[in-house]
Amino acid sequence: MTNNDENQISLSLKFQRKKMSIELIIRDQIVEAIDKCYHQQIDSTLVQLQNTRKEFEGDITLVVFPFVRMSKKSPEMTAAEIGDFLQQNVSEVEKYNVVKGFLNLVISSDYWVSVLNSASSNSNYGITQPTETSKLVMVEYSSPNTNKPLHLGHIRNNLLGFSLSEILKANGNKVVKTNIVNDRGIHICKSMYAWKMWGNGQTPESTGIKGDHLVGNFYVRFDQEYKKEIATLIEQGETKENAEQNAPSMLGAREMLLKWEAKDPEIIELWSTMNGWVYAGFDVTYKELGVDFDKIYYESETYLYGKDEVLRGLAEGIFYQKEDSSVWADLTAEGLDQKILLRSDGTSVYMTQDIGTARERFQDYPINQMIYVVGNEQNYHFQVLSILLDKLGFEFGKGLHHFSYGMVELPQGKMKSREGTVVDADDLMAEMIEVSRKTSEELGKLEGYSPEQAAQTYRMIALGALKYFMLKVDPKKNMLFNPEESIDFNGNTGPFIQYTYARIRSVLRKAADRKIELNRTIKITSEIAPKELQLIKIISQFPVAVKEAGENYSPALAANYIYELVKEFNQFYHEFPMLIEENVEVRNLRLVIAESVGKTIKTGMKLLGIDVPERM
RNA sequence: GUCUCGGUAGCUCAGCUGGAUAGAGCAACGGCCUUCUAAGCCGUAGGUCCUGGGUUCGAAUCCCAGCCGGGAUACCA
Repeated sequence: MTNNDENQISLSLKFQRKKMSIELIIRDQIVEAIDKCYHQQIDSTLVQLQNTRKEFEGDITLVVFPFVRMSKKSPEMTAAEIGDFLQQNVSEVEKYNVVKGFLNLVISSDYWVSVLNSASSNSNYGITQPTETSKLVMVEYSSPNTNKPLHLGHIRNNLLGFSLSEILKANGNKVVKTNIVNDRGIHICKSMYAWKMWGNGQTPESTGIKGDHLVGNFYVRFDQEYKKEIATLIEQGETKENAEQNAPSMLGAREMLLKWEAKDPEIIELWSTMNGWVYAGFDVTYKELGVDFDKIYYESETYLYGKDEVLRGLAEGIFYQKEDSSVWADLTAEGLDQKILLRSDGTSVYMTQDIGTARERFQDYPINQMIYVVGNEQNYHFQVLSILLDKLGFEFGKGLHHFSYGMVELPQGKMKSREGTVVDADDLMAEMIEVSRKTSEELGKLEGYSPEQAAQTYRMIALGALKYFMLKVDPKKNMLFNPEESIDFNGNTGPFIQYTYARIRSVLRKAADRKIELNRTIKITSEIAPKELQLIKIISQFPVAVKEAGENYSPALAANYIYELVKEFNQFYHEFPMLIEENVEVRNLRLVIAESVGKTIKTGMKLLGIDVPERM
């Protein structure tokens, strides 16, 4: 090794140390300290660091109880010894104090100022850009049926899928957002049948009804007529089961499905017409929600590939056939049951389609990871899918991830499209925009805005409220939506965060008006207030928050972080004047903090798919 | 029946890879707009962290059992 090489290495080590967060440095040094003081080699996972609680002095706290065994001294003594070591060996550690078994470390202001400087000068603070060699992640979300409009449950799905994609991108992944449209099957034929029987040739144009809603109306109509027919048949002495199987509308829908599979021109024509109406409707809803896709798959195309794969599996002895010629997978070895893959009449089931879609996707893209954003009612389905793909020899089978999220429930229970007990996506968004508009007009803060600008702001706030409401709760938990109590615009809400952003922008505009130039390479000579330090600390944790949101697939973690930051800023805003502050150095510090908070809010909210307004 | 997820303030939720006195918002009550946006800030009140055991110096957090609720469970998607 040449001298030059050694220099290179030590340079890069130095650079790394500088870039390392203070927690990592301290963690390393604690391992050193244990070695030096107590001659024990410990794993760094034993080092429990946490943020110092507000009521104590300090920034970072070490829990020393795990080391008492090694030191054979009291917790207080042990803490003091480690504290001494850190103070001597880590320049950022200014002083320390010990409370019972807790070692509170005070980090120097210089360190926090350097953090602020790097955050404020970095235009992509907290974000890791993908590179050529980054992992390619495909995220499937939305996945609607084309027989009814989107409802609140779909909204949760879409927002989670979109936000998850943004979070993965921010963690340096390449992301392909995809949608599998469930555009075929008996449920689609039900609305087609109802339209043909009772539609009188209605179209979205003739009725003025949005296409997906029009088709959805016929899906509901089908169910109503079907139930009437069953009742009549039972009155005539049929058994319930027979009645359900032989009701005229069910027979009609089944016949349509058979004709569809046989590519009957008239049925195909009706199918594509009605699906066209639905797609036009979905496009409007997606656009309003602000979600999009890079690639759309259609079940009507992929289910045949799935069938091929199942038949191949049968030929290769992976699956087996019963006497009625239905095809099955035996998963008892995996602790599961038998699973049907092709019905006795040879038609395919839900699972078949997902096998075909998976194959297509991995042929189309060099996917490193596949994530399915689908409700937790399908946990079993994805467990099975993973095993089946693996059995079929697709090495990606084992690695697929089911992003399983909870249901949105109403006070009276689960939403059911057929029974009309749903909160419609379009209606809900429209209502919220209306609330937003009224509030905004009452407050009169958008004077001087053109009607278009104002309308855009109402939308931004309404969608901010809706999205934040859905995303702030842990994805895997069921959540309750009470239509009686409309979604809040005060407190821990999207508008509260947006408002804080608008406040910051307003201050910065006024600073610019007053010809105040921001100096983003701060050098501090006087003392920094605890509140100011606290804000810098929270800003410094943004990259960690982004990382954790990515690792845990949790938009909620991002939302919680932003809320914490914003709450802290509003307290600061209330107590600390910025523009009026006479000390130029202090004024500059505060303005740079405000600007960095604003930037962090904007970046953070973007991870949730939420825009922030300049004024509100 | 089996598997699985959940149960924290009146309501909606954080906290859960064990750590200091369990936190927010809403609702209730009381303050703060002549000063950078009151969609804000400050305060009061509100708790059997479902129950019972166990592990531990330490349990809302981990383990076991039970109770309650959601979901899945061989030809709906």
